Amino acid sequence: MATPRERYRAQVHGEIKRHAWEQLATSGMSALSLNAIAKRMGMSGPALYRYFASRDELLTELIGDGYRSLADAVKAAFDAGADVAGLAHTIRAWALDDPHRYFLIYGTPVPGYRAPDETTTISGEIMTVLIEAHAALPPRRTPFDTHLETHSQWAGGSPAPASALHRALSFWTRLHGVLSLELAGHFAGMQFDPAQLFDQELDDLSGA
Amino acid sequence: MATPRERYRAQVHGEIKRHAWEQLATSGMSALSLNAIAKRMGMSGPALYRYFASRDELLTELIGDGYRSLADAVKAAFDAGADVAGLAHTIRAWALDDPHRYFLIYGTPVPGYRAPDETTTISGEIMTVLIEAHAALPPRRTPFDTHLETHSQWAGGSPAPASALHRALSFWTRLHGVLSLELAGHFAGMQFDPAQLFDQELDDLSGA
DNA sequence: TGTACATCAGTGAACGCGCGTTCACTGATGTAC
DNA sequence: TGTACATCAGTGAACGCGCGTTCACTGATGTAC
Repeated sequence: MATPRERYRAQVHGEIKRHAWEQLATSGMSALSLNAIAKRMGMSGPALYRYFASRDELLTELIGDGYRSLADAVKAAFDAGADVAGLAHTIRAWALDDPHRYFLIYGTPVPGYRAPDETTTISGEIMTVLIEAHAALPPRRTPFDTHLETHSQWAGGSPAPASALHRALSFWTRLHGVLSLELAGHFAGMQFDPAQLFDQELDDLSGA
Repeated sequence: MATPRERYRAQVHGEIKRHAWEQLATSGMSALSLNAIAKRMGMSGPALYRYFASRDELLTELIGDGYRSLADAVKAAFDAGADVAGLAHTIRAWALDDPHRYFLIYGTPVPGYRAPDETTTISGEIMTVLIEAHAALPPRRTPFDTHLETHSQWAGGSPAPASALHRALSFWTRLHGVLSLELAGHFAGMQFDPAQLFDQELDDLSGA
């Protein structure tokens, strides 16, 4: 199907991204530079413009890939029968596997950067799985459940009750609460094991 | 006490910082530039070196001020008799008041940037207040409580039981879970009120 | 009060740097007859 | 199979830019006698 030229293009395209991730990890998103990547690859700077129209296009693609990778991991785990705790551990493992990728998605927003629609879509896919995973749990009817009953159009008319949406949201926020502080190093100096706090937060979630 | 020259210095010093915060808000931390600040102030770039030895020193001072401001707000609320929910609302208000200041502290860590000891100290001050605020609550003895009993040297030999430490940590992480997602815009498109999710997370915390 | 001197805030020129991006080009690879 | 042509990946020079930072300086402010 693919001509040799197409295969070559795809390969270089991928190699540029691999170097981009590497640079992201060592210097952060704002230091992502086409020239620096080209130099590392032994190419001239302008050569990369055969593959990406601009620095921003590369960055957008990286963010998209990051999102895609998370959504795929979550879906795969769910399809393999993972329960809520299983999904949580999948997400935590995904984040620990490459903290910079995590921060690319959930870190400080870049001023002026506008996320393409694709990422919103993928974000929705993830949310859908989370809601499905929580749909089976018994309803609670907290004040927030009540609030959600009239503010859940975003769930795309999911048949899940408001309390499932609520649990999915809490799952999501608690997860990121521990993860973001952990990955940003705010537990440094404290001796406890973040994984145990993470698990405890999950337990509290199902128990409450 | 202060000579006119000292007063003048202090004033310009402050004005530089005010412009720095402004620039931080519009362009993000990585775009913080001494030259740009100088231009806005109608001064030449090198003039700022009379006030800050380097760009990094300015950034460090801004981060320190941010931390200090949060710690002061938390302490003031606690001293004024605020309970756990009161502290939470103080922190949320502080974050919403200036999201960039929030992200400067709790956002994506800058690769290569090493936080000065001062910030660790202030971070400890905040934690101490949180623990005190949770000390009165009844013990629970969850698995994580047990884990904390042998991993709580960081609490500085606080007389509070492990379950108080646990609650303080959960308080902290849940708070940031909602706040960071909210401020980064990840609730965009969802119709619910983040404040209500925030409050619900707090309620679950005391109830669990 | 006046004069001599010290302090020091701010200037302008200059340094080397790396960035994103454009452009006209070379030369290898692929295609059509 | 060989030749003519088209495609297109990559180069090197150049653009304008803004950055952090240094340096020797000017000129105003403050101090000591």
